[in-house]
Amino acid sequence: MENIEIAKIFHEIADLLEIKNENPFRVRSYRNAGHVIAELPENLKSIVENDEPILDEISGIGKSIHEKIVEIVKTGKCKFHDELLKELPPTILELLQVSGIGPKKVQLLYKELGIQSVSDLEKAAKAHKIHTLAGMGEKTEENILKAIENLKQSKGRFKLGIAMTYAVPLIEYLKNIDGVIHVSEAGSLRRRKETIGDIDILVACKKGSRVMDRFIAYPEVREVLAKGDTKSTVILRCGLQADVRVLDKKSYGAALQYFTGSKAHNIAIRERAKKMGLKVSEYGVFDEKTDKWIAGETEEDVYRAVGLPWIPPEIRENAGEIESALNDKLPHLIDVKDLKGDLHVHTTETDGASTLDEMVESAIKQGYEYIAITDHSKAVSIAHGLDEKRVLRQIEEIDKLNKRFTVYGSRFTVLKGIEVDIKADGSLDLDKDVLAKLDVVVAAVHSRFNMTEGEMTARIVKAISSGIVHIIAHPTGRLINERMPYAVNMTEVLRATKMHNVIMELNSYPDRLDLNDIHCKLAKEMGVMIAISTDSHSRFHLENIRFGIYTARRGWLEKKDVLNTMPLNKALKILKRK
DNA sequence: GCCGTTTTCGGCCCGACTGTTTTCAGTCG
Repeated sequence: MENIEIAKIFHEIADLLEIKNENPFRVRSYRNAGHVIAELPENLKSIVENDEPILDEISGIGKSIHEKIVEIVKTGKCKFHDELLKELPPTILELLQVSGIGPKKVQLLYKELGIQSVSDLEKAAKAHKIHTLAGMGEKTEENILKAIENLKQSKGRFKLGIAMTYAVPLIEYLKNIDGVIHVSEAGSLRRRKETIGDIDILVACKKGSRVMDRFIAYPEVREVLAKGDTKSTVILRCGLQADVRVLDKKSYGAALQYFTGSKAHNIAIRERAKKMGLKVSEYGVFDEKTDKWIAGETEEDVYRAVGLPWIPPEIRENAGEIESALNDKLPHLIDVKDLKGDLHVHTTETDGASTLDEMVESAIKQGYEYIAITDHSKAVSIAHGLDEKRVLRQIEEIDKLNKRFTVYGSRFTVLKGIEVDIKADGSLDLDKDVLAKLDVVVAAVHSRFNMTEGEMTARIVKAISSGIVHIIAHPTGRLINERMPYAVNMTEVLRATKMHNVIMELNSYPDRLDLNDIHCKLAKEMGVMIAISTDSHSRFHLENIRFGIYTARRGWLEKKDVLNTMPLNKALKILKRK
């Protein structure tokens, strides 16, 4: 049972209670608990099983929810949740995903028309049964059908990498409109979450600028959902929704703070402001009594007004950042400029699309001091993985290449490496004698993903304790929106890496981002070092490093937590500590 | 249901927009 599954139960309880028209603050408590649990770096199952006292210290988890967490961990179920589901069919929750439908309408639709699912709703709307209900009209019916259509097409959230390829040119387009002063992304895009629901963009402009007219005329716009003076919403051809808000220069910072979120972070900020006799909205910080405007032009001003330093967007999740800010303990988050090399790339020798020379050339262009060539081992036959003989040949080739660099006085170094397979029994796919000749041994699971948690954990821990592995690559094997992570006890794996001085990879490939942000935070807390690598299969993939950096920042990582921020000598020293 | 530098009881974040309405509930971010 992972935290995310426990969180889901509390979110469902919140939704169900809301549909039942329960006390909204009770609803909020469950929703908040779900959020807190999803953001928690420590594994709840381990906490409960080891009877650790952490649970009592977490804000937002009181007696009742504490008991339910214990119940869920011990029995896999929650009685209260089950009872709610007896009263309301489970499919009813999917109705909330239809834009414009909230708990009140779900309740009405269920009670009056017996609607239990999105397909029920679609049928009823097409049969014109909806507008007969109180508070619903023709327009509502139309909008429901439109919203269902959009829901079908967007199929949930977009990966950050994809969202960015659409957002960046749109932002550029907006910047070039007459009268525009500032343009910035906001929302989860600015917080660099691994998936994005929609693109939020803020614009500050001079009076009379025709930003909105130009926005909806953007060639990629498929449909205009709403157009006003301050807020417009469109659907792009790729299916992504984009919102643009236009603001005064004076409230730009407040709006940026507000629309960047997260919601939980903003609530915490506003609660804090309230205690100080202030009110925070997207228009600024105000004195609650006199309504006098105090700040809002920049984000720094807003945070300063509530007695805080500026907090980087990536960690605005109400997961301890406000407390850290208050104690002057905000992390100095890692930056892409801090990196000195890449420790996981492939070449045409296995399944890469670029040659060794091309990879090296691109790494030099990227400003790196070193790169580790880590092709697959023979078990990955589909990638034409290397056997011992071919590894030895590649070592020779790299030695020659490095000599050439020395001759030309370059300080660049190519490290000899491998991405060796961790076989089902936890043994490694190549002879130890050969592996010992390499600078960097990266180990990874590429097969038998369906093992039990116990088996998979033992498999990876065995590789960690082999004494020859430096880095564990993409430690959970997940592909965002495509493949769930395999079952593995991350706390136990991290404990083993700490004990054996093994490094965990943060794989920057935008489909992977593995470790994820929360695991990065846990690794940091446990004192485990991270390597941020691209797993490049082409020279163009080296640029993906920025996605790794985004995730690292979301995981509170600093320069000192990351192996490949170190100059070669220091990095090698750490690798040789084995 | 949670929480406490006013409080262990009585609060709990803020504003815009939409569609339905004659003053507002519901939804959204």
